Amino acid sequence: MSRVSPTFSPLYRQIKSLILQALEGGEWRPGQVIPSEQELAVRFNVSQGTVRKAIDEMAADNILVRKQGKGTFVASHNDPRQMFRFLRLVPESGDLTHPKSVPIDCWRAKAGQEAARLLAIEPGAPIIVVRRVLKFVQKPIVADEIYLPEELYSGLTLEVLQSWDSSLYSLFETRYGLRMIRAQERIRAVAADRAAAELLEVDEGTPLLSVERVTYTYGDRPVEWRRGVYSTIDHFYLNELT
Amino acid sequence: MSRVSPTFSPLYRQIKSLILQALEGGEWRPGQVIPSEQELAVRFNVSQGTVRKAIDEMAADNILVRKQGKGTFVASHNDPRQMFRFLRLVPESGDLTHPKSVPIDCWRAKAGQEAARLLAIEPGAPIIVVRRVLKFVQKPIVADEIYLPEELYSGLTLEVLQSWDSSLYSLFETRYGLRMIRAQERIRAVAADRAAAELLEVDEGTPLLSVERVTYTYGDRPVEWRRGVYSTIDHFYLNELT
DNA sequence: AAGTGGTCTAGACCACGTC
DNA sequence: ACGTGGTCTAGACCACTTT
Repeated sequence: MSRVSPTFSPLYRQIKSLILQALEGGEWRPGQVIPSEQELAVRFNVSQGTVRKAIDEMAADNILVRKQGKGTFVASHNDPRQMFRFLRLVPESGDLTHPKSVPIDCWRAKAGQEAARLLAIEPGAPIIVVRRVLKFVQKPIVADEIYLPEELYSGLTLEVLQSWDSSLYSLFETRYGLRMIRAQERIRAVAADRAAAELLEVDEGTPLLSVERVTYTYGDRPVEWRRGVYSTIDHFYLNELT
Repeated sequence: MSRVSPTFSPLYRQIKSLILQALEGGEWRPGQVIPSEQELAVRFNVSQGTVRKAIDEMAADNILVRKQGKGTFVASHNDPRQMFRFLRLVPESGDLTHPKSVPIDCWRAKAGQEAARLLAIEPGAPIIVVRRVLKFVQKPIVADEIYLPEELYSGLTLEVLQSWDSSLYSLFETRYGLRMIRAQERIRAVAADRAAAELLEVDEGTPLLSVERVTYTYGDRPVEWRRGVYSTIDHFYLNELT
């Protein structure tokens, strides 16, 4: 009879939105504790169980991290466990050494059609392009180009990149306050062209994985596009299907 | 002082195990409703909220599917939404037509070292090998070989495969009662050999995705190993990183 | 001992689907 | 009208960490 709620949204989702807003507004920074469930319940005037359910979802989204006895923390790419969350490449040998990002070049450009579409900016808008190589135990395994909206990364230079000794996302988070929440990859097989072959030290024509990634921050806003090639001679791309 | 529980397991997980046992025992079959939360609460002598939490996890694991107002159902590969849950290949054109599995051959063999290791059976144990092609709109895009422990799939023949007009997992579920819960894929780039080139109608040497998959049922028991090559000329492998 | 998240309960009420 | 899952509350107690 009376259609009460064509757009019904449960309380805990509204609380989730409020917490998300506070995060976007920088009220609590990555790595820090947020207030206890009880405090948030008082603040938002709901029961502790409702806050709990909101936080449950955000923990499932990898936005928050619960630690029993200590509190709930804002997820950070500086955390070793989160650091290579988006890298699915695994050595055949199974050794778990962290890869090292080696920046090669960094320049300003204008967004082309594809970059504009994927980054949801205007064609011709200023972007920053980074070219780099990822090395596992000295060996170059990945060669990418990374496209960033200049507006969000102003001041990023090759020097900045070279002076940073950890993952790129940890740099982006620390210096630009950007939190990467999720990403989408499109994978194809391609033959190494001359440039890729040189960078990865393989023969021209070697089959490589072509990986395109768009990375999103809060509210599904795209903030990074990268495309690269992966050498799968000594490594493979591992994917869990659930 | 008194270390009460070095292996503490909350009640709802114990309930989860009990429900899992009932599923493995075939008490409720894929596609069917299971008893209501209230009934299960009475049966296991816990509160409805505790059953709820157990079912929450199993729904997150894609083992059960909740339907508000109707009940909770055992997930089934006959369900159109689950049917191609493990297939990540998407046409560039974006059209969503279902692929068609075309079996080519099916024979008995003995497990080699690799098959035995991945399927957790004895080397030399009887297995069934299926060779098939996946077609999208008539075009062959995937060529696979599928390795199955004979014990679990006895009676599987080419005729059976050919007379089945849906996904393989839906056949395996319907005919052998096997429920695929999760899978793990290892992806590499390779050059098409003669056989692959013929099956996929591409030139020899064309870069292809090599995809190896091990699929697990309840209790992380491996029940299928497949390896195949994907043509990524008109399609790509889509992966969500979360 | 005090504070945090984690579990468990019981009861009320809402939204959805079926009869 | 009834039964199902979905939400929300309030309170008790457990497990883990810090003081």
